[in-house]
This record gives sequence, structure tokens and C-alpha cells, in this order.
Amino acid sequence: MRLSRYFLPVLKETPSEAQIASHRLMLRAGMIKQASAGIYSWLPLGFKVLRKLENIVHQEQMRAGHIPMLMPTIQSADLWRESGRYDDYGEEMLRIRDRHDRDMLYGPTNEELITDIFRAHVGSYKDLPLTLYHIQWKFRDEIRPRFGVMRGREFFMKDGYNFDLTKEDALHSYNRHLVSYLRTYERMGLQAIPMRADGGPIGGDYTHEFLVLADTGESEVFYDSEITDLRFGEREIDYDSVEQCQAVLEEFTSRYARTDETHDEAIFNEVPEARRRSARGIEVGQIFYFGTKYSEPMDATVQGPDGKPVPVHMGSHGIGVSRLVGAIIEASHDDHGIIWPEGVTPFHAGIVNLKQGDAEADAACDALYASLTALGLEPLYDDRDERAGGKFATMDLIGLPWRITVGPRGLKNGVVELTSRKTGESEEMPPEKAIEKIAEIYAPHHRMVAVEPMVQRSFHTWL
RNA sequence: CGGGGCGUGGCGCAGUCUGGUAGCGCACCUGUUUUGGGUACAGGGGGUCGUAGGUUCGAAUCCUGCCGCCCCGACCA
Repeated sequence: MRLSRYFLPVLKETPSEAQIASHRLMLRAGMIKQASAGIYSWLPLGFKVLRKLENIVHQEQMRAGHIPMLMPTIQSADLWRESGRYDDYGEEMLRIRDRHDRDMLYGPTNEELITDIFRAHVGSYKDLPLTLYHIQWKFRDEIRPRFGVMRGREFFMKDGYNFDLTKEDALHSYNRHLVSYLRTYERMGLQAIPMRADGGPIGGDYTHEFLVLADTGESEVFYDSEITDLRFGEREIDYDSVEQCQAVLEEFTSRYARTDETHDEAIFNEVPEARRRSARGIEVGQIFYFGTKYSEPMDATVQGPDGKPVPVHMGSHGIGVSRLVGAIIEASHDDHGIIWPEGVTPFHAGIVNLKQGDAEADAACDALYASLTALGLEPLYDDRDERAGGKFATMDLIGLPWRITVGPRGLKNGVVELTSRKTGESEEMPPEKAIEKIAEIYAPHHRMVAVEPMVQRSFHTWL
């Protein structure tokens, strides 16, 4: 993309409503614009990041054998009356009336809808196990939205639902989700720690929240510092293997890590004092196993081998995709702006032309742009007729991990400058060498994408 | 919802106390100049001062209602 043809309304000054770094930087980098309290338009740069995160979530879900679909944002009140939550949910649910005076609502979550779909089409234990998910906008009329997209009223969330014949099967689904979530967050450059949590209104005996440590987080957390050394990494895993998934769960949840809701001082004190930590965290996901809590009242059963109806065991799992944009920035920025992890950056490299209009510099930039594009990478080329300082400041603000600077002085020696946003270190090298290095840097991320999703258990395909 | 604060060009603000017909910086447009970390100069466009009503010869400014937004708290992916 050429910056002169893009829409990137960056701000030099910070709008006064923004309190925390991620909100300030998202506004300044032209990623979002507030439409009303807790509701945002996603401008091109922000939308690009949101889509990248969405794609990573899709890839990792499908890799785990989960099946994508899409449910509507607007739902009928009838199903919610059936589950009993129409009255229970309270003011947080946005209620709407259509022209025929029917009670509708903007979905805050989808347990009712998915259960309705399930009971209409699944009748046999042979159809299990099944995990369906979608990534869709939700609305919760928060009392006080704040922190930009971190606590919006409208938010983009992946929510998935597993249906299993037995509790054992459902717990394997639970473990499988834990593994897939670990992979997902790591690909986004985040360390999200699974912590024992409270079931809340969704309920459930087993539940973990995934938290990214950050001073601006809204949750208070307590953990054994050893847990921060754990990495899922590039290891291979068979998602159908009960043992393998169970082993990962044990590895990542055996050390103390809890939110304030479930914190137990007595158990915490068994952790050696030097490793005890209390901090703040941003909740970016949660997984639940809740058994037959919805399947029984809503009559979601399958016929077992003996021909008798059995209520299915269910769990649900969520990743706050729009919140993750903020969480990643909270975890990765400096005084100059955002620093995107390589896996989620909106553009792979910035090209800065220090002498726009100079035939040699223009030609060199065009060549770099074409080469990177041919490699399947997306460069952002600052071809505006602006002073160097302004170009650098913009690149720093929007946080692309790598920048190639082209100027007449370097071109005399046949070199360009490759700069890391993270370290600020620059190295001079011939243009082809710079392209090679960038291709190497992004190769692992492209490999992750290229891994085939495991064979799925149904005829559904992802288009 | 309780407590606090704020609405003045796209953004950041001054002006409000003490009424006299709107200003500064950034951004934007034109020209010249400059370009290796937010160039300099000159000229220019853009605001019914959130909104409705009231007081007054006269309201951004005083009074009343309403709307919106932000911060602290209870609640949440």
C-alpha cells in the first residue's frame, strides 16, 4: 500500500477522552473512531489488525477440528424465555422491538441459539463429538464502557460450543480448547496465562480465564512466577489425543495462578515466597465446561447406543478478538507508539523514501515495494512529499516491526537502512539483502498459516 | 445508577467569574523555501460556541430544562 493512497488519519495530539496507552495509540494511529460511548468505527488500519487476529483465531480453531459458522447478531426473545435468561440477564441485554411488536434482542452471547440449532439437527450419539464456533459482533450494554475497545459495549468475539456424549469426552474438548488457545495467543505475540476462574452467570465446574499481564488490566491476579517461563512453542500436537491434551493442561495449570475471584491465600502461601506474584491482568478469553446446564432445560439430547435420549455435555469458550487489539498494544508499545508483534502487524514493513521525487530514490523504493509484494508480504510505502522526521514519527506511531529507509546518501553506496522498531537498531545493506532478511523474519509466521487443519469430522468446510 | 468533571472549526485548548457579537497552536489549502528524526516564511478556507427555552438593547459568557461525552465506584469477553 502506498501511504499517499491509503486512509491513515494519524493525530499529533491525543484526544482528551483517552486514558490508557492502547486507547490513546489506537486513536492517534488512526485505527478507530468513537461513534458513541463504547461503540467504535474501525478505520482501515485498525480493521486490518482486527482481521488478522480473526484469521489467526480461525486457523487455530480449524486446526483443532472446530467448525466455523455464523449466527446472527439479532435474536428472538423466545429462545431466551425458554432458557430462563430473558428475565435473568437484566439491563445489560439490549432489547429491541420490531414493527410487529415482537421482542428481539442484540445477542450478548449465543448459548440459546446454538443449542436450538443443535437440537434441531443432531439426534444421534454418532454425530458427536461436535464443536461449532463463530466470530461475531456482540452487544452488552455495560454500565460504564471505558478503555476504548478494551471494554466496549459492542465487541467482536469468538464463541464456541462443544457437544459431547459424556463428561469425559467434554473434558477432552475442554483440554483441546485450552491447547488451541495457548497456540492462538502465542501466535499473536502474547503471553496469556490460563488462570483458575469463577464460572459467573454462565456457570460451570471447570473454567479457566486467559490473562495477559498488564498494569492497566482490570483483574487482580496471583500466580507462581514459574508459570511465566512456560511456552507452548512450535511443538506438534494431536488434538485427538486425550493424553497429549491432558498433558498440556497439566503443564500449564499445575502451578498456582488465579484471579481474585478464586484466590485462596492459604494455598498461595504454599508457593515459595520468592515466586509469589500479584499483578494485574487483561482477560482475553475464557473456557467453560458446564455439563447439562443448557441441554437439560432446552431438551438438547441425542439417542445413545441403547436408544434412550441422553442430554449432551456442553462447554463454551470465548476469545475477545476486538479486546485483543487493545491488549496487544498494552503489552507492546513505547513512548513513540505501537510495536506490533510480527504475527499481527498490519503491514510487514514500512518503506520510507527520504527524497520523494528523486528519480533514483523513487526507483529504488518502487523496486523494494515490488519485491516484497512478490514474496507475499505487504509493505506500506510512505511516498508522501514530507520531511523525514514526520515520516519516521508516523512509522513509529503505527508500529510496523521493520522499516527500510531509502535516501540519496545511502543510494550513493548502494545501500538502504533496515531498522527494527523494537530495538531501534539500524543496519545498512544492499536492498536485496534487506528483502532477504525480512522474508526470513516472516517465514515462521507463514509456516504456521500453511499447516493444514486436521481432518474434520463432518462435511462442513471453511470457504 | 451514586459521586465528580467537561461540551467553543478535524485534534488540543484560551475566552465564561466581571455580557459588547470568537481567538491561539496543530492539521488543512496556495505559493516560495526546505528535506538524513515532526523545516521556515507569507497568504488563505473552515466554528448558528452541544441543544431548547428564558433574562437583557445585546448572551460562548447569566438562569432553567434536556442531550452527549469523560473520570471514580458496583458489573463484565
